[in-house]
Amino acid sequence: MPELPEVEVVRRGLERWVAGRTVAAVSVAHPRSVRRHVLGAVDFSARLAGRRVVGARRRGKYLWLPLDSDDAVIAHLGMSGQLLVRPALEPDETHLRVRVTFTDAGGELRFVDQRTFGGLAYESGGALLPRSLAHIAPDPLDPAYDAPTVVMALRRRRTGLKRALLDQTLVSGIGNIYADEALWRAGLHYARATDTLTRAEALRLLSQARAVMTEALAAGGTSFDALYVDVNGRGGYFDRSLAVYGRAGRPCRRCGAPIRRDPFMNRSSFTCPRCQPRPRRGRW
DNA sequence: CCTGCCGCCTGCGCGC
DNA sequence: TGCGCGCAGGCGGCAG
Repeated sequence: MPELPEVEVVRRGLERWVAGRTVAAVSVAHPRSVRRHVLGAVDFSARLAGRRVVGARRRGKYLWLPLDSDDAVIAHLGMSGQLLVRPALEPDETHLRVRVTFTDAGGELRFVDQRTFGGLAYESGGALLPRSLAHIAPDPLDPAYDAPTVVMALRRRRTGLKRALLDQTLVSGIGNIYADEALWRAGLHYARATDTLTRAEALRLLSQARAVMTEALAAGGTSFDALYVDVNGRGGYFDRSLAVYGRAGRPCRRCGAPIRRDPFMNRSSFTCPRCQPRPRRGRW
């Protein structure tokens, strides 16, 4: 469940339903889901057993559960990952990859991931900010986020605007949906060269990115299908408020022109051709 | 350093 | 009905 609002919905669920509980046992059904844990699945399970989860934190699209050992379990949902809190008696999901049981009578935590791009890892000393996430920039909802710093960094880049927005080392949490939505709100085209942006344009874009993700979070995130759900399996309803993403051929909510879809980095970009004219000399 | 491309996976809907 | 293709909210590693 990819982008910042959806991941934050999951974080809140973990904080409510998992924090404070002590792990009884961990079983890894698919080793690929713990591939980032270098010492392997058996070691991963052994380190986690007996530990108490003390919270649930997030930076960009990464989650981590700080533990009473001052270590942390890092989680990334990739394209199709889910973290679900389910009664132990519920049948296993088809793509159940990791199961965490607790010493109390509450539900178990399940990592379900169809495509296995996501995964879990145990990191020593990672409770505050895991070392493996040091390259991830603060996201727009983080108190450590400083827009003027990002504006400067963005304008120093020599690339296309959407590429930069998707670069998690510049600003984190933005993915394909909210990049397109922020660009539409700011009236900027995805191929605009970053080094031609004015400070005002860059600031406007970042403000719109934060605004759209804040609104999406309030709606529980964007859920086109059952893959994107909170820890209790419920989806959000921000898909109704999307202006361009997934709306090819339908009228722009601002000017009525048909939204267009362009191939972009083996995926798609959605724009309003009138509100976001392609720059004469853009950059892919 | 910085930028851009590729591969990693499974499943679904579409056209033939 | 079956099959191949394109497509899907992402990322790390590596080449140039």
